[in-house]
Amino acid sequence: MRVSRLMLVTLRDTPSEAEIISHQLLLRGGYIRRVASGIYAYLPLMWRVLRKITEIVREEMDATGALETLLPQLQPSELWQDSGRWQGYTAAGEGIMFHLKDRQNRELALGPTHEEVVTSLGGDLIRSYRQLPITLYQIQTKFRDEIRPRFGLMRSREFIMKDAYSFHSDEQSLKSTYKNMDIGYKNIFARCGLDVLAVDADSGAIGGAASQEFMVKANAGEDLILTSQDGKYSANQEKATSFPKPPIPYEIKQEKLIETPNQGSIESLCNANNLDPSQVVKVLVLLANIENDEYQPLLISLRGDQDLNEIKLKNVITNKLRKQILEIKAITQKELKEEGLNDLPFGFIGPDLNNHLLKGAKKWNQEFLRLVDHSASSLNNFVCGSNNFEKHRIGMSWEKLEAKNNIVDIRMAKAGDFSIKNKNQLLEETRGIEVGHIFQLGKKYSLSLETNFTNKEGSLEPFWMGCYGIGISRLAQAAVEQHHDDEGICWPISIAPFEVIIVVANQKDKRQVDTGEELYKELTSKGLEVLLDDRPERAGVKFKDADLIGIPLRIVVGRDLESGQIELFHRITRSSKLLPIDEALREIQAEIFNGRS
RNA sequence: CGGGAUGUAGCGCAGCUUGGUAGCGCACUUCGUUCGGGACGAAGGGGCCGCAGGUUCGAAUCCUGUCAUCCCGACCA
Repeated sequence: MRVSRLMLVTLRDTPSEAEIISHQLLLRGGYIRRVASGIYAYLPLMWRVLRKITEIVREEMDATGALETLLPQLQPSELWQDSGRWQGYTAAGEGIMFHLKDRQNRELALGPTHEEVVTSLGGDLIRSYRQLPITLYQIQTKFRDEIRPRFGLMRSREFIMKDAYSFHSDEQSLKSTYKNMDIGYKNIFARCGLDVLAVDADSGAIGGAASQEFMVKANAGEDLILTSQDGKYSANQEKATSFPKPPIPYEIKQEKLIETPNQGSIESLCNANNLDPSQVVKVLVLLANIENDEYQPLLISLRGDQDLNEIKLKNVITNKLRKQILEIKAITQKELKEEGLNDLPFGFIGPDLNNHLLKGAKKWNQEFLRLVDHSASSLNNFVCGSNNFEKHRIGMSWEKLEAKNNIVDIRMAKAGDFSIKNKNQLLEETRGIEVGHIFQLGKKYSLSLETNFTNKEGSLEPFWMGCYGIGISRLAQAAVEQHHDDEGICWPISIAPFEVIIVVANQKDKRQVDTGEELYKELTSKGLEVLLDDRPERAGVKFKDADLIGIPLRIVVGRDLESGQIELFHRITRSSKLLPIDEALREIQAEIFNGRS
């Protein structure tokens, strides 16, 4: 390809819409353009990168025995109703699925994911255990009405994803495919030149049992990852469990009511009474908005120095109630008033807050769901609210409270905690960009969509399933986040839009031009992906652009042609050397064939 | 949705406080000089100043509304 014909438009100034470096470089390098918030055009250079990535993904998926398909993007609401996800995915304000009505008033959605479609297809097509296991995958555009699109391709509303779904006759088979996917994924990321960390993850809205995320380590990442120093434990903070630092011992065993005026926060309480936050049990009063317009008040107890992990909380409640949680928020005076209830002594509430305070609520359930985190339940003596304004109780214990039930893990693990795998190992935090996620779904969708196969015994049984995603367009940007320098992008050869760029330094020097053309022909004929910068620009401009767009190898045909030499420049190392033409050609081919992976 | 900010040429910005009918750099076109790290000179083209109302003799500028975009939080590949 000739640069003069490439519709290459590079920008010297960074568009103000871009915050993080990868987004800036992709815009400046002429890789992407924003069409609307969270919606991007992939320009020719970007499309080549995306094709490179998808080809690697395709090869590795095929190698696992998965079958490529292409499923519809428009999906009928019925399937989502059947799986029970329609309401949650289309809920006003929270729902993430674009949906619409067609001219017959049928409800449709633009697929944010394909569990429903693929599960129902699997049910139609797979009749016997003899056909199993089967894995289907597709590489396709997904649509999600993200609450807040961000950072270019990192969180966009239309994006390219590889998603795969596996069907099994038993859990053993699911686990084996899951493991193969793990290996396949690691191959994919390695071949793309990415430094990726696999971490334990929450399975979120997709549901299911075990799940693992693949994180590109980068400061711009949206996720916080906790890793033990020895590297044996790593998990997304959403999911991570840990041992908190031990509490400062609290010796007072004598129960006593103390006056605590204006001490409604842990900080003010501790300051005024010479306490450590770890000696206090704090109580959060929350409200869970559950599907079908049900509202459940929650009373959450945590050790004073610990924070609530809302995702864990949501999962705990979902499991307890076996219903979808739409939202969890704090109860405030305003909500109490709207419910026709009296105010609560916020800041002074204890774990034993009486249920009768909920009597007469209009929509809410009239009993608290009480949950106590391990960090709080393991305290012997502690301080807690008295359920009266401006008074706390010291020397309390769970026996005295008679309220120690539903002990769960709802604590936010954080850096400085100890690893659950080794109590001597501290957890450290890094940021990561999630580029892949694999799940063992189990029977969640095959049960809800009633899709079965005939097992060995001749009876019907729901499938065991797994699902496996890679954000292709996000991965491309994550690669830039990981591979760039002050001058621009430094693509790994395997996913670079072109492998080598020939820069003709002086377009008016016929000898240089002719040599450039010859090299271009020669390298192209050898199967290399070559860009020839034949623009009538000054050499400096061409060098700047070549650096910016990040082509891994550069040949400069310039002043050294006098001595029969050309310059070979490595984008990543910025090292260069002069070589006779023949030698340069040989070296370039060797390096590229070597770097293709 | 809550909090913050911004909309002026393809990109980056000034002008707005104190109303007088739009400017700078980059990019683009032509010519000349230059020619290995984003050259210089000259001459050009390109704007309903986000949109709609209002105030005014007159609005990019003041007022009201609205739309869009970005940042912080909930969502996620």
